[in-house]
Amino acid sequence: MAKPISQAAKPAPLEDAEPSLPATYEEMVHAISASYDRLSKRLKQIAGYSLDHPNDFAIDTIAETARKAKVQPSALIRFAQAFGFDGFSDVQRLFQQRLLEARPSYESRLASVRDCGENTPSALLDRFVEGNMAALEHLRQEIQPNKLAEAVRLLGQADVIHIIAMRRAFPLAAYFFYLVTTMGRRAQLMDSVGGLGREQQVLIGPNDALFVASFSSYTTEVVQAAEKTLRRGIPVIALTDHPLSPLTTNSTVCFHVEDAAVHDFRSLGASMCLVQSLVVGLATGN
Amino acid sequence: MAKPISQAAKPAPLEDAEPSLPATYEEMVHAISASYDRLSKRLKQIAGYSLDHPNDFAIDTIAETARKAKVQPSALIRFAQAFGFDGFSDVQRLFQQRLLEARPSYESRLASVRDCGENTPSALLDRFVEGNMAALEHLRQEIQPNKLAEAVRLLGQADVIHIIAMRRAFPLAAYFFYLVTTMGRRAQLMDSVGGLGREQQVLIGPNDALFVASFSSYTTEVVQAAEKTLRRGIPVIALTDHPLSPLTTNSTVCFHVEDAAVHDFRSLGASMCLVQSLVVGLATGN
DNA sequence: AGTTCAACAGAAAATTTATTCTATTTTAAG
DNA sequence: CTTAAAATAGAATAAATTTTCTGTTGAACT
Repeated sequence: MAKPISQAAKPAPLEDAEPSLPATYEEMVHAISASYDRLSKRLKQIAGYSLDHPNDFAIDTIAETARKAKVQPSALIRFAQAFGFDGFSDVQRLFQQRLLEARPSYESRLASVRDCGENTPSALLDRFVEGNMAALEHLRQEIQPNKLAEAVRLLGQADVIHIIAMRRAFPLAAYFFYLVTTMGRRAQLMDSVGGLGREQQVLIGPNDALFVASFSSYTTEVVQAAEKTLRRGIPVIALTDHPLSPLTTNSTVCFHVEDAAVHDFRSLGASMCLVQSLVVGLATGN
Repeated sequence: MAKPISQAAKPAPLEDAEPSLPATYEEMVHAISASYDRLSKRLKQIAGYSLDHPNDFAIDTIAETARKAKVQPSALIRFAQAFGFDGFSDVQRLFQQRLLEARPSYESRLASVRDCGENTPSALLDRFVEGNMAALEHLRQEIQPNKLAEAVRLLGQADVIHIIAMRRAFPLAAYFFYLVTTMGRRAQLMDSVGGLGREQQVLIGPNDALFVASFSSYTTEVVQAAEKTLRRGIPVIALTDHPLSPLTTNSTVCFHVEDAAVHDFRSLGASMCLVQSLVVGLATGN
């Protein structure tokens, strides 16, 4: 008999100017983020789910995905068609490929970590990851809970928290400052803009506290600030890299953190983690 | 005659002494190799195929697998039943789980990090260490070596590297700037001191490159800087936290990093690690 | 060689899954 | 506020998958 209703009116894709449809997971992600704004509410919902749970999205059936993403199965087909695909299965295939492609790299990755000769960026990344993880583990083992508690107590009593750190330690100061102001506490980041560092120090009041961080070739200005402040009887919490650091003696509580290093470039991962613990400890009121 | 309370006509598994059926891929592999000899010819064929192509086995339909393994679909069901399963789908589920387990830890571990018990500073530190380690592991698995290499290449060709990041992302900018200037390259950190951000953007030359980082509630100024620069045909390397970030579309190369979070305070450990890898990759001349 | 029985291929049935369709709701425009 | 258009939910349909079933084959044993 006659041909059944074949493909009559294929609903036009989102954009006429979309000649080639995504062929890989990466391209799909890019396509999704590029046209996210133009999607309707329900389609946005699906887009978000697919990006947040790419694994489930790859292996679940349409019905399951619909349930998990709180949409109707038909919405998933519309989602696929909005990007120019025939049906949902085509989209899902991209997500499945991603799962397969992630596999083989694992063994070769490990090999590249051990072989310390390679300097490809991803080999470096592997080594930094390794190093940072080791440093974090070390931090957890070495840290003394009572020191931590004492530091949090001192910071908690402070009226204003002043922060000084320079050069490599400066990101710590910036992060500390961001966190502490975000949670609504008064803080002062000494940035020495316009050479006003000296003047800013005078602003440390008797009920305040000072957080300092300094590494290796210890910046004189930072050490002196700690020294002066401590002499005035104001609590100084210090973060440094070695017991023989000048900050050890010029502080009320001093933490020694050994960060990872590759090619003489030293990380900040463990130090950042400690800073975070201090501030969040402060936030949760201990 | 002791008629056993029969479970209908359930075909007895290969071995009576097989009380518990495999619950993971690993167990399944073990079960297969243990009883391989006792399998029939066709079932051996399937066993071999499943072990040689576990990936295809996980995502193909029964029909496709049957075709690829040169057996009848029904043979696959018999295979599953020979190991005590109800049907083929149960076996396939084990193989699918294996694909997901390639990235197992991250979500589950972060979840355990989030739900809190103690809030003493050292308990927090423990959780942050856990979270950061999981995030680092996740970073390693998700990062694409070619993206990394491309970013390093673009940065390497740049005359001057410009850096923009604010609020929570600012420490990354500071660290990037410190590392890159330490190794003797020209860099410009856009700090908006005195509200001069807009003027600084004009200083980006045609042979330069831009590094931007921005998270969650994306700072408009940063996004606009990326957009403008990209439009001028200048390479933009971006670091952000989600595929739907506005930076995804407004950059030449974009990295998505999921950092750990405890009590809504998000870490920077993984991001810092990526920054470090980029810069050191640059330094070691790849 | 003849008998028995497990293994098998292939077809048929049952189930699940993907897609289409339509009435309804929501959203945007006048 | 009314109307038109787009988007959506849910049922209906079509397609595909998985599973069961049946007759046949081939090997092991007598």
